[in-house]
This record gives sequence, C-alpha cells and structure tokens, in this order.
Amino acid sequence: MTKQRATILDIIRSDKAHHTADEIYKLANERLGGISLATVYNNLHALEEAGLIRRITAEHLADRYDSSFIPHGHLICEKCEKVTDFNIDGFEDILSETIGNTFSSYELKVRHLCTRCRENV
Amino acid sequence: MTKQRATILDIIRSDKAHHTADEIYKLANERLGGISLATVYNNLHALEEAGLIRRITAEHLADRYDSSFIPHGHLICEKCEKVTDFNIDGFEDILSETIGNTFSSYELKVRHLCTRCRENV
DNA sequence: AGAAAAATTTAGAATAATTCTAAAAAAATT
DNA sequence: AATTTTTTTAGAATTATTCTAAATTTTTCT
Repeated sequence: MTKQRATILDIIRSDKAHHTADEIYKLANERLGGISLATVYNNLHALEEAGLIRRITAEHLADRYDSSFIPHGHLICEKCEKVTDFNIDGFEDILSETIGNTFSSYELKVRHLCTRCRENV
Repeated sequence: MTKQRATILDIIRSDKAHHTADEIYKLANERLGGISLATVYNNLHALEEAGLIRRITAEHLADRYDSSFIPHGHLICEKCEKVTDFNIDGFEDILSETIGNTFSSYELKVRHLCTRCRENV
C-alpha cells in the first residue's frame, strides 16, 4: 500500500467527520506535502471497491466518505450539513418483512437540525 | 404556468419511471418540438422548491425525479438501475423512537435485483 | 383589451466535479 | 536486482449543472 492510499484511509478512519473528496484532498495534501487530486479520486474508488470505505450520497450535497462497517443510517443537519451516524435496531429485519430478502444494501438519510444548530438560533 | 413547466411536470407525473434530468429533457423536447436544457433544470428546481416533485439521489447514479407526495422508500435494481417505490408502515414512528422528533424528512434507498433481472440471468 | 411589470425561456458561455491519458515513479514479485 | 505490476501525477477532457443577459411569454392592473 502506498503512502498516499494509507494517508487517505487514515484520514477517513481517524476522523468522525464524514469528509468530502475535496476536504480529503486538502487534508492529504497537508500531511504529505503534495498529492494529486486524481490520486485522491483513484484511491477513494479503490478503497470503496475494496470495501474499506463507504460513500455517502445525499440530495443537494457533495459525496462524503465513511469507514464504518456496521450498517447504519446518517443524520444530516439541514443547517450546517454535519453528518452523524445512527442505528435502528433490527432494521434489516424490518426491510426483509417489507420487501423480502433480495436486497443487498441500504442507504438511510434523515434530515434534522443538530443539537448545536437548534441551540444557536 | 408555461407550457414548458406543465410538460415537465406532466412527464414526471404521468410516467411511473423515475427519470433523470437528461431523459426529461429528451422527452420534453419531443413533445414540445424544442426546449432548452437550461429550462429543464430551471423547472426541475422550481418544481422541487414548490414541493411538486422530489429529487432522488443515490450513490453512483444520476439524480432522478419523483412526483409522489407520500413518503416512501426507493428500491434500486443493481443491474438495470430501475427505481421503484415501496413503503414501510409506521416508519416515521420507528424513526421518532430512535432519534426523536427533530427530523424533517428522510431518504431510504435499498439496492436489490428486480424481478426481471433475477429471471433473465 | 392593452399597457406595464414580472417571470420564464433561451443559447451559449462558464463553472465544478470527476474522469481520462499516457508517461514517470513506486511497489511487489521473481 | 531485474522485471512486472500497480500507482501516481499533471494536465487535458468530459459531464452535469449553473450562469448570463437578451428575447419572449405570462401575469397583473386598469
């Protein structure tokens, strides 16, 4: 594994934030002192294919990346766009009951106002 | 309402398929004998803002549009990319129980193999 | 209906995000 | 350490979308 790939994986793993490609590019750039944007995209694809990271796509937002393996949903703040994880116990079972067993994965995104944005009105 | 906007709304409403902006452009073009792509985007935004249509965004796929008002999930075929609707009874209640009442909307996308693609292997 | 104001459409230019290309560099394999 | 494979890189190319400003259409007002 190259240092570029390791750095990108580490950025995604070590931070709870769910970064965009551009943010990852900037962070990797700082750490390595120079990296090509194409390399960032290459590696985001490679890591996603390898199952090491997951892409989070939501309406009107840039794609973000997540390293968690446990299936879960994402809470997206309508104001600050911060993305946090959450989990519904037994959600796969609920899905199976509703649509059968032919599904392979799911994406669940819920829009809300995060605590911070609710307080700082 | 202009005929362009009415046509776009009708395309989204009358067909069960969930079209992409480009498909909508082509269909509207046929019906009207000429429409600008910018007009299609203008109207998709206007109609979305007005709450008449909803945008469907999913990983690795172009955005699609839906006219249904009832909250529901989307089943996406991994092979042919066809998008169909489905509903989980009481899903909002499940969400409330899990994350509280601070959410405003949700997106639920499930990847599967549609009946047709399962049969035609 | 007719005039004035507001909103919409349009073609093409501009932008932004991502992908492609082909050569150079690094890593893995033998 | 030589060879093969993979990765990186800069910049060009592509794609989807947005912007612009003038022309047209629709709506509003009388």
